[in-house]
Amino acid sequence: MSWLVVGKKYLKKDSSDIFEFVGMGSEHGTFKVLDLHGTATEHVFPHADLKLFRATDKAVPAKLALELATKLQMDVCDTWSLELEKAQVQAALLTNHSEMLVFVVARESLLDVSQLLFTNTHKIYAAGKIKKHGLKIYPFGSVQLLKEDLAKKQEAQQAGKVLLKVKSSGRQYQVLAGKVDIQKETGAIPAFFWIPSTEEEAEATMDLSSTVYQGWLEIPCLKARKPLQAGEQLQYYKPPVQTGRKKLKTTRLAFGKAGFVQPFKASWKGRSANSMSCCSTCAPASTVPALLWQRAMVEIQERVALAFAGGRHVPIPPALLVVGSDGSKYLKVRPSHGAICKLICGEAKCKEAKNPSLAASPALAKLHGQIQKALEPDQPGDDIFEAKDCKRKQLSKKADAPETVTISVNGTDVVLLAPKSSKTTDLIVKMEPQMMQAVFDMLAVDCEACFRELPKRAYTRSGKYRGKRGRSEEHSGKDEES
DNA sequence: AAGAGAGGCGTGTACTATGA
DNA sequence: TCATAGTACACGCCTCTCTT
Repeated sequence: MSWLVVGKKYLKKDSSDIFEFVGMGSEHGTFKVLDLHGTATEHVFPHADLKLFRATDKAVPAKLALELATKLQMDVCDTWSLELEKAQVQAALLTNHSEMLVFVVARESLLDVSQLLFTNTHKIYAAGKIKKHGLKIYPFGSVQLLKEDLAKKQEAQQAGKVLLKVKSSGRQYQVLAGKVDIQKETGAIPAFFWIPSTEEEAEATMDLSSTVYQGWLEIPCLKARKPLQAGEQLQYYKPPVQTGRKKLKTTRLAFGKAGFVQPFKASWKGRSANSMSCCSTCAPASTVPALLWQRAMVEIQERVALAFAGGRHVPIPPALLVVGSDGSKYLKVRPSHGAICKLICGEAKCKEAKNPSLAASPALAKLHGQIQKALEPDQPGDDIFEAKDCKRKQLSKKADAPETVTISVNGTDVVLLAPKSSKTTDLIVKMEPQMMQAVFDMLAVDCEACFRELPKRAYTRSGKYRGKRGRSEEHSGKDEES
């Protein structure tokens, strides 16, 4: 029985040819080698030489079909037209910047950066008087294509990313701030990125607008919105974004206490308040809808609250709710999240603990072990060359990974979303009462130990928190100052 | 293949708004 | 004044992508 597999490709030591195994004789092994034109030549090797062969994934040299070569020509390839556009955007941005960093209004005296005052904390102030519109600052840095995804675009805009827009294609490019090292005196100050936004209109000294470079590229621009006096910080006005909290505030002004109200129950798709209870003896893990009013327009947002082991309902933040590709709802059981700890361990225990977290739970570790095991590829066979294939399978595990994984928890089949990496600590459990019940039951055993005995991750305080006394010190053991 | 850099994610602290 | 919920952000590790 040979380890060589008929039809598979092999490399031979000291040869660049790719051999396809044809068959084994009593004294020789037979291979064939294909040339560019598909013509095969036969090669025969004695058994003693077969140890020189190793399995390979390399492709046999062959001509590409003319149609394919035509299709993949550089000048019709999408990738390269995108590359070209990116290069043009990059060039336009830097050309525009070098010409316009400090804009000179016609017949005004030249301004230069000496009329600005830069700080090591990445702020910019006027060093002298600057006239209205007498200063324009453009971004510079390397550009990167922003994915078409609309949600990402909105997210990028909310996060204050600096975006360029190609008018013809509509594609957006993010400008990444250039690097500067003040100690080493290297790089260049990315002035545009050192001008923060303010929600106080009165504090704003700059306006954010955009200009169109040579008719095809929209580039953001910050310009002085009023005459600036020495010492005034450069910052631009950005209207406040309504947060959930603020929406709630507006609502309460309009409607008084909305909270978790009765009328909603009727519209909760026919579910009763304790529909998540798995049996009469088990603790109810129920979903209770709540209302979140936005402004006075009567917009309704459904929210989820869960109860477990006779505890009170815990509102679940939207960040912990995930919807699968089939529309199924999942709960992100994030072990360090206050709401999750409160749900599983109860409010009383959480009150006793400072920063309750189940991250150190042995039961959690066990569940992760089960998930990893369930996601492992099949074990390799006897073929000595399969070890290589196995490694390749592991490497491509992420791309090939199924969306969900099912594990057995105390006899209950629990469906979870597959973790994105082996380090993911959140369990993303399908929102089915029995499944959540099984997981919660298992984790609840560790509440006491996690809150009292088991070590928590150390936290090194730095930045603006350096030197402050905090609650973490009792367990971090790292903050030795004072 | 190795290294660099950007960005995502998990964990934890600090802060703020709100209500009792 | 205190407790609570929610949000913002720091930090460190990781993955992914790009470059060399």
